[in-house]
Amino acid sequence: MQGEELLRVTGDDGERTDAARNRRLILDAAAEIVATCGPERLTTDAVARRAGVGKGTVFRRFGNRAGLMHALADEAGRSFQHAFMAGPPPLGPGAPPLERLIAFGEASIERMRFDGQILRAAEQQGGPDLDHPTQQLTRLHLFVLLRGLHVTDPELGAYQLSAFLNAGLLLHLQERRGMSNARLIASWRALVSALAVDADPRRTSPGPL
Amino acid sequence: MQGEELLRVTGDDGERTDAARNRRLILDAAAEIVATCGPERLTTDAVARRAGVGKGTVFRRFGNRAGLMHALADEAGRSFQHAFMAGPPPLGPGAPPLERLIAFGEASIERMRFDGQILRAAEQQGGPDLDHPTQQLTRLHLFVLLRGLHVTDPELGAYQLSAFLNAGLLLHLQERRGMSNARLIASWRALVSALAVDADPRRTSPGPL
DNA sequence: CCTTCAAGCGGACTGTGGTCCGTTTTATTC
DNA sequence: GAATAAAACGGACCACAGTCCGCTTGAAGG
Repeated sequence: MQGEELLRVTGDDGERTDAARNRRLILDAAAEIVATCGPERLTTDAVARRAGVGKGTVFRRFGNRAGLMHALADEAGRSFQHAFMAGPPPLGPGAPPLERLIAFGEASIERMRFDGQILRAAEQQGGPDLDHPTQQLTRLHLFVLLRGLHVTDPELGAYQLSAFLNAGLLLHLQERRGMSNARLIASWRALVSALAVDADPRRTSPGPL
Repeated sequence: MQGEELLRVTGDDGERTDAARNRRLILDAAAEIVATCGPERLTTDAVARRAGVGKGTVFRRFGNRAGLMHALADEAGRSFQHAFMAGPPPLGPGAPPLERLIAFGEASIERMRFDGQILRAAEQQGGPDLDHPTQQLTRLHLFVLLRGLHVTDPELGAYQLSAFLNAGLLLHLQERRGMSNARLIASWRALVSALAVDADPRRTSPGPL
């Protein structure tokens, strides 16, 4: 016990077994409530009660309500994440960058039909969490693709593009403004194509890369 | 009293004199608190107390905390609004659309130094208010300029561009990521130039820039 | 002036997010 | 298996946004 304290690793992730169990209980309870009443009806009290844990436990695990929502959204989005990182082209690796960018936008837009509500709930409250791992992963993905297109400032470009793909905006356009996915996708395609063309005028559209 | 009830117009805006007086008291109190402690420290209780009115009055006037913030932000941004609608070019009318777009982005980015905090406070909480009059005005402005560039879908283009100019994102890039305004502006310029070029390839940038 | 009544007022009240801290559990070491 | 300390637990507690409703004010008609 003379320096072992720092290495008290036990579970999968340095998480105690009771902690892991409670995380799952909370996540399941939250998912159930969201499925039943929608994300905006989810209260931290209700989650704690349903999971059979104290309120403090919920906050210890997830930080705050938004954190819980993010965790939920991440579970829902895990397959999407896998699809664009390791799935078949054009979304996954193998296709040229511009095609992958277009496919990424399309997939993000169409995904809203299923995960939009939760994603929106996760991103509001204290402004979008630009530092959240999932957000960072999305931006990294966009960054790599933009760099592949020789865009001047791919880092900022990734911010610009992801700003448009946020759930609050897309859902507003789809529901409030009644815009079709086809239109949203066309506009996305125009945007990324413009960036690509501007970066290297010889390369029009997905053309021969 | 036989149908006159609908026309009970008295103040400037159909607002009773005591209501108008209280609106000013509240707005002034709020501005003072923001100046003293920053926007995140502003509580509706404190505003009401300082203004010497009841809490209900604050909510009657402004709907909610975000509404109050918006009102504050609008007051701060009135001169900016005037500048891009009726001021001298290139921000105001007179310059070609692309130059005005670039100038608009520059001004928005530089404005964050002064109004960023309040703007961010106004736009968070329930997601950005895409329906707020000020937001609509911004998008209308962008829409007209994009249409002037013969962009395919200027309406969506306006949404795309304004998504990037939101205070939460810009402040994050400036403060958290330490990005210079010069870099942000360069990226904005690249973005709108790309859209312009894509819409009409003959028109490369605004000449040799 | 007096009456009338819609608009406005205010502050007690409620619901919910988030904190705090004394107690309990868990893993490790001997 | 007992001792130990860190980690986790839980629910009372607090702060703050937003609501509700009985009371007041002020504009307009008589």
